[in-house]
Amino acid sequence: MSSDYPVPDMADVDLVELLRALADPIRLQIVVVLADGEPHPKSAQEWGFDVQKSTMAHHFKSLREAGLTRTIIDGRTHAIQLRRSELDARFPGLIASLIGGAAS
Amino acid sequence: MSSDYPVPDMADVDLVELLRALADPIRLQIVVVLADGEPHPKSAQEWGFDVQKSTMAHHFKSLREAGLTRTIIDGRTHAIQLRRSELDARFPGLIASLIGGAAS
DNA sequence: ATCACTGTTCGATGTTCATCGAACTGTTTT
DNA sequence: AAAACAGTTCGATGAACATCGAACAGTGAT
Repeated sequence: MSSDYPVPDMADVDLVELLRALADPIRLQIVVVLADGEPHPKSAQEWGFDVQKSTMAHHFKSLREAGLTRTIIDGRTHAIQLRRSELDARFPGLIASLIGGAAS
Repeated sequence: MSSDYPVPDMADVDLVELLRALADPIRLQIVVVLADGEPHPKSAQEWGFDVQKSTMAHHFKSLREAGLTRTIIDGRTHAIQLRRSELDARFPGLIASLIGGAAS
């Protein structure tokens, strides 16, 4: 039984807090990768950022608490997934504009 | 002679820094008001935020340095304008998504 | 049971930042 | 020239935050 980590209701998500979560190079890159809507493993080394795993855990928590992601627990591994459809309904076009803008 | 305040080239604007500038309640509200593309006076009291004018000057500077706005100096009054067309070309859909999302 | 593995939590540290008040710059008015 | 006006800049202060290492918790393997 995997009682997942709590996420805020999308209706309660504040745009300022969401932008705050996105305004970090590591977190923005995570969101860009997650934009495909699929779950991605949290495996710290897979992401290739030059920070400790505790720092990655902090960023994952920030994203989840801001309402951007959800965590899927499976045994001793965790996956992270963007709440894409909910986000698109609440903030139309926002995620899409990030994907394009982060390219350059 | 009004040599306006310097703005970064839009090509040099970093999405993370731009999001950082937007991730503040006062600055986001300013951008939403400025989204019509027209110049708006900086007159501190016109904006109705409960902060001192030096704080407003700080926010105006943050927006300009992030690449979001330009300042138009006219005598002893200043106006601020969103670089709407440049932003839309560089980050398509971003500003539009903020206007919608800030409503709720 | 013990060990290895994955990820979180906690406390500490240094940095960044929002805010304020005071001083300053440039402009218009008297 | 002097005073009033619109904004900026500066230094200080307190809060928020990114990062780290160590300790912890839960799960799977031996």
